[in-house]
Amino acid sequence: MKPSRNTIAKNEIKNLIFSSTVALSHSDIQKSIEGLCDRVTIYRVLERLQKDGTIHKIVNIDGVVKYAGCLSCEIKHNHDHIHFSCISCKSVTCLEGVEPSFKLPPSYKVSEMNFTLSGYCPNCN
Amino acid sequence: MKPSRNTIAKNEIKNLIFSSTVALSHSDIQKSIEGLCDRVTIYRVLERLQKDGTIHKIVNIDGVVKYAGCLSCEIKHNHDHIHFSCISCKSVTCLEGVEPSFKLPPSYKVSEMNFTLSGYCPNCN
DNA sequence: TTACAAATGCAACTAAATTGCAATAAAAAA
DNA sequence: TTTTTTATTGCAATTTAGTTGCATTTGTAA
Repeated sequence: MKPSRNTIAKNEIKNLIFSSTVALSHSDIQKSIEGLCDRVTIYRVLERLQKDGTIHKIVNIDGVVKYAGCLSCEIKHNHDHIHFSCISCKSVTCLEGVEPSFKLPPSYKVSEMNFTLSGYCPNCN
Repeated sequence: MKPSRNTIAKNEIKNLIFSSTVALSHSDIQKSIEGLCDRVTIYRVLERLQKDGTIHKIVNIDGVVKYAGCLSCEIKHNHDHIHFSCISCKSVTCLEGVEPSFKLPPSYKVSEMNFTLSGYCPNCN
């Protein structure tokens, strides 16, 4: 597959996400780039970056959708890690390297997983 | 804490959720009760049942919010089980008894967990 | 430099959820 | 039983998140 085009919006949004220690929502990004591009473009850029495998999407316990950079994905594309959602500062962080284990009845065929813990992050604890 | 009031809407919605093998969304419920009460009331009843500890809320990987009865909660209130989301029939099921294990840095304080696997359920596999 | 498809902006639209407020009804008190 | 209190409900309006169509613009490969 050919890569998506390099545009100002794409680069700016990508940089934003990668320079952040926490996952960002659409509205977080919108506030940060302040009129650089249309809201619809942000949605489309996020979709594109996701398809490229540059970022990944996280659906939080409260239903808020956030995006984070794929750090460990350069070696092996793997999103099967835990996300931590702080109920105090609302930050969502990827806990790279923390892989959960579980036993499942063999009749289920798993293709994706979403594991989010919520509580207090180190800053708010 | 005093329990919430017994109303027709509350009982009907509660029965619906408990007679279903899969988790139900707001619109699933709305279709089923067909004009028994306002859509806003459904939202409020769901919120109430959740506070009472009668049902629990599941946010699916695709962002759809669903509700399921608390079956095992009579003995010990525990929502730390896995949910399975079928990408074919869109059903969301609680896998009671399947408890995941994981290691976390001690600086995090966990209070809730949301673990959803997606793939093909036994019916669609 | 050109040509073509991808990306963008804009406006309109859909769906999900929330809020305020007056009317109604459950259940406790008289 | 009747009265009183206050939770619950309906309705209308609003907010928020996300999507779609289409004309215009802009990367980038030829």
